[in-house]
Amino acid sequence: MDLLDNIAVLIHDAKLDIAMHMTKSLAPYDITPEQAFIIVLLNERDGLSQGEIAFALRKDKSSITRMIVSLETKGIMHRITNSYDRRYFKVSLTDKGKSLATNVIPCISGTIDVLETGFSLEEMNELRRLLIKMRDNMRK
Amino acid sequence: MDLLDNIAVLIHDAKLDIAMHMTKSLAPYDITPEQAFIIVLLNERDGLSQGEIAFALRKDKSSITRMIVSLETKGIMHRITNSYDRRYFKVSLTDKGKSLATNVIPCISGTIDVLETGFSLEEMNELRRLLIKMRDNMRK
DNA sequence: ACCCAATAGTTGATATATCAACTATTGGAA
DNA sequence: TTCCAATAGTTGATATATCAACTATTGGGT
Repeated sequence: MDLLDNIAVLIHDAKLDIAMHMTKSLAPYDITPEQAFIIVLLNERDGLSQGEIAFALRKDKSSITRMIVSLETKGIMHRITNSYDRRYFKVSLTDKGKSLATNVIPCISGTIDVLETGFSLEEMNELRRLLIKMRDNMRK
Repeated sequence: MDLLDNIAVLIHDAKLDIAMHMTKSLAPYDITPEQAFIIVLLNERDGLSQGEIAFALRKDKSSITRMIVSLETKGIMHRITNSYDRRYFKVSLTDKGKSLATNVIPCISGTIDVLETGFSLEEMNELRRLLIKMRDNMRK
């Protein structure tokens, strides 16, 4: 087995190339892909808690804390303590954040469009199926 | 288009699950997958320069500097200035590093074995083909 | 021989990821 | 009602990634 050129490396490389593509596309708005996904999530489901954001994006709650603090500092989102349970924050986009979302969404969907260029529906379905199968192999 | 559940997210998740599997498998040896790949590379091609390692692993030379300094501190590899061109280092595994390599290699190949479980040769070839196609879409 | 552009590596700044230890708050059992 | 376990979030430590600015060294053109 080639330890330096195999399916794991290929998946790693594809992920890297996708991230780089999104990074470039988002650069004019001075945000990272990670930040963009938080913005997109809140644009769809406003008022989530940090824990819910972490769960939705499969990230550690501590990463979410730091990213949201940084986005709050930039004036993109703000946190309100939930008055029914003061352990929670409800995180929301500011007006600036909502306006940013309209710019960010085409960046993400644009990358996905390029990604899928030249793929038939059958190829997309097959790729999805095989990736889910591999992912599940890793989770067992 | 679903911005939070699409092929890019699936590739991201698969990469994450593979990394977590390798991390767990390597934990007894107190090294990370990134470190493991440097060890595997040097085990196959001893005496590479830091730039060559960076190129082979698609990493930034500054990341390689810091990782190798750390591995040198752990006594796993050492650097010798190339006497013909003193800008270069030749990086080599120490005896401890070579011995570690014999433990690390089965961890990596073990993860890949699990990853490929239940895949036919045709499925593997098709997955490879589709991932390369997507990767190339991102590189254009 | 000298100078300059190219090359190898280092360092600093910033962003993210992971894990463990921590605080604050809550709700339920005794 | 009091107390404890669970939950939400924060913080610190460590590892990696990226980019830009930096040093040291080299080799080629003049």
